[in-house]
Amino acid sequence: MGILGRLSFKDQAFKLREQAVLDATTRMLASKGFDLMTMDDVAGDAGISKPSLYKHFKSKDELATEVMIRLLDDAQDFLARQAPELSPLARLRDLLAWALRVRLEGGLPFLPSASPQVRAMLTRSLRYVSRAIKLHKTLQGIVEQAKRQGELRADMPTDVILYSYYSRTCDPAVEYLRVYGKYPDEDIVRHMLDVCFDGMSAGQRRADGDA
Amino acid sequence: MGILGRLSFKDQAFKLREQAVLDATTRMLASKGFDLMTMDDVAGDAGISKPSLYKHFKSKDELATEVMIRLLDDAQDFLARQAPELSPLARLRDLLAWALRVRLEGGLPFLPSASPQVRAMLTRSLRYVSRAIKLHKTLQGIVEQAKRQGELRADMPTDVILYSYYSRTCDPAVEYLRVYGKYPDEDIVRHMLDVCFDGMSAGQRRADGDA
DNA sequence: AAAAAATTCTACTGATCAGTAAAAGGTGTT
DNA sequence: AACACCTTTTACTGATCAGTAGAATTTTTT
Repeated sequence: MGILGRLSFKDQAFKLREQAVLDATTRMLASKGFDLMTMDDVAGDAGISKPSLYKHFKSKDELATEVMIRLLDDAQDFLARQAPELSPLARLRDLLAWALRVRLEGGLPFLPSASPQVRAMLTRSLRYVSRAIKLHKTLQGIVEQAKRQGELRADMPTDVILYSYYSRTCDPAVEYLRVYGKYPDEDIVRHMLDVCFDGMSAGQRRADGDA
Repeated sequence: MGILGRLSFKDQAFKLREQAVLDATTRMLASKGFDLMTMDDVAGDAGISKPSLYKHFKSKDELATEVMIRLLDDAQDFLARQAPELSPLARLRDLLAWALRVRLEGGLPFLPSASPQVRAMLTRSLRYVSRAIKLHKTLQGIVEQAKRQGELRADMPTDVILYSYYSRTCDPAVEYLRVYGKYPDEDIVRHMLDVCFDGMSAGQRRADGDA
């Protein structure tokens, strides 16, 4: 167990530090946003120095991109682990509830709704984009299944449903309900799901268009 | 018509330039966001020099705040001009449609969902906050009226409805539908209203909680 | 046409921050 | 104990940008 053992041990420690950096970055991004997050912040929060940070990630953009990639991977994992007997609609509700809880615990929203430059940065990363597309395709399949089973509205285009669904993961109403509404986290999740799927109108659905 | 006439004429020109600056700032904020917007950008776009810009607004923060204040005033004006025979729900739909059209035409979303520092900056401005509170109260009244008339769900807390409603004005789904969905603007508005009020689920409303 | 006012231009200050260099200090291995 | 490797510290570069000063120029007023 000469060189091989030593290397793998070091690599392990390195990976652990890398995860700490990603965690710190997630916290900073969630609290200050990309523009106000400085590399000194991240290094300090992760307990390493800035030059060490650059041993892991070669730029601020790459660091933030890796964080978003990890988030997408977590979402894929969550989907893969869902009980197979769940109906399509139940899977969607379940995933959204998970995403909202992640945010409420100080994590990041899925959708980088924030700034145009952040979006541009992400779309420049093939690794990010390919994961986003894969997740998109998966969810598209679930939505279409839900429509066929009469769980989601068949009269609404799939992309309208999907983009609106994504938007709920970064819905600012969550913060407002926490700060001003003083609701416990579980109530916030419940209300957000309720609004998302059932809307705010009372009574039966209005006719399409103006009819 | 000595001094008085001259002064009022100058003031008029000054006001006109000020509006041009606010328009330019609105465009820049909508396209690049607060952090990436530079004062040189704004001055250039408004057709004046940076030092002249500082004759109007004494800081970048003040400039952005004034833009948001003007937006809130526009919303109040819109509400005040609505036909009095409209039902509460119709007024809410109408206002949201207006806000979405403003955004689709390159304007700003109401809700500064973007960055924490922008929100902090705005809450530091009494003029902004008092207007926001006034608008909030007005809309709260309309929502409660709509609930009493059976147009909005009485089982949903008013603040949940209100914050979700505000969030729709800055919903990123709008951009996605335009860029990826290739929908014309009017279809986007229609679909956004549809999702907002009627949700994405098919069929009758699920029972409250898990019952 | 001359005087008065504002505006523009050029150039600057000072602060912040991404990213880097190089010396100093640990840590574990042999 | 001596060595090799990594990390930290400190200090720096260079770029960007808010905000300003002062000279040059244009416009407006009289």
